Amino acid sequence: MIEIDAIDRRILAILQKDGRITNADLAARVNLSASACHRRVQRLEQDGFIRAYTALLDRRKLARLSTVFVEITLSGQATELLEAFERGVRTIPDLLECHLMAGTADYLLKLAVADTDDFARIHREYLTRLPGVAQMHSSFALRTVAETTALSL
Amino acid sequence: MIEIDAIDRRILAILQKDGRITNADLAARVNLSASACHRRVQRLEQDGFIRAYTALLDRRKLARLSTVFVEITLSGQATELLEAFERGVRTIPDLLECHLMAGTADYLLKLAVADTDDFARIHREYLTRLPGVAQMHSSFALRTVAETTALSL
DNA sequence: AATACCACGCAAGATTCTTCGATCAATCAC
DNA sequence: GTGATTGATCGAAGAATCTTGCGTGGTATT
Repeated sequence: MIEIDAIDRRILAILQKDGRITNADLAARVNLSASACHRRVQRLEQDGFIRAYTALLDRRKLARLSTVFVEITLSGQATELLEAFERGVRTIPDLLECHLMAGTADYLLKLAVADTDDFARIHREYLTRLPGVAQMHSSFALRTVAETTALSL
Repeated sequence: MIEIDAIDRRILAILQKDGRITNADLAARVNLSASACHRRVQRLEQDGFIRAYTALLDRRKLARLSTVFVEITLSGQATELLEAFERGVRTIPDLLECHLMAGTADYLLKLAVADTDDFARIHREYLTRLPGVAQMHSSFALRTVAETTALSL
């Protein structure tokens, strides 16, 4: 595994918060020249530490105010069943996350929906059509207390 | 609420995937001149549609391979209790999300941890010290099937 | 039909990126 | 100790990009 030092971690921490900071400003904040800083960022990108640069949109402005978590138990654990289920899951347009959970053969899905009606539509059009589902349990988030994509460094 | 048109949605969709695309390339992909495109992006930023630009890091490279969901039931529902709990939650360094869930007074936490030992440490140092906790139930994600920050547009 | 209003494209000045060679410090072999 | 090697740094300059002013065209409103 490629090692990174304290300066690299500072660079990553800053880019996690502001992915569009200019190289000159980033260099100043980590006390490096622009060229040295630029080289480090390039290396971090090439080595795969930086997976992507993204714009995070405001869900309120785009009418996706509610977050719903859906726990799903499959009717079996055969590989084909899981694969078919996962293929289906990936086609859900408003899916944010899907995790295979330990313990029982449970999946946890996270969706961004506009409101309860919107969730009802997604439930009807997508969730009920997923193959191999034995049980499904949905939970609405009332309020998001904390939400970040930044890892602690 | 400020309205956006189809071109704005295309711009947002592209920026969600590549937050560092050059304005010239973005303009070409939405069939606009660079200046017109730049003006739209500026407007989308000022109007708050774009909340932030971020770099998404590779959790594998940074030894945060596991995702853990923690369901927490509080011992009561008094406002002070919730506020104290939420203040405490926000200090957990590896916390990715915290949602107040509908139904019972339950919180759902999502954490990025290195492994079970790391989670044990976080559990000991942070989770057990959260005020007002009546019950706690942790679930490990075995595998992440899908994970995106991009909303469907 | 006249007017106002946007959004557009073009172009140019300002900013920023990106790469080059030279320099410096640390490490290692001898 | 001394010289060589490695790796990272810096400054500078050319290339790329951003950003803004201005004139134009299309559309809606009166």
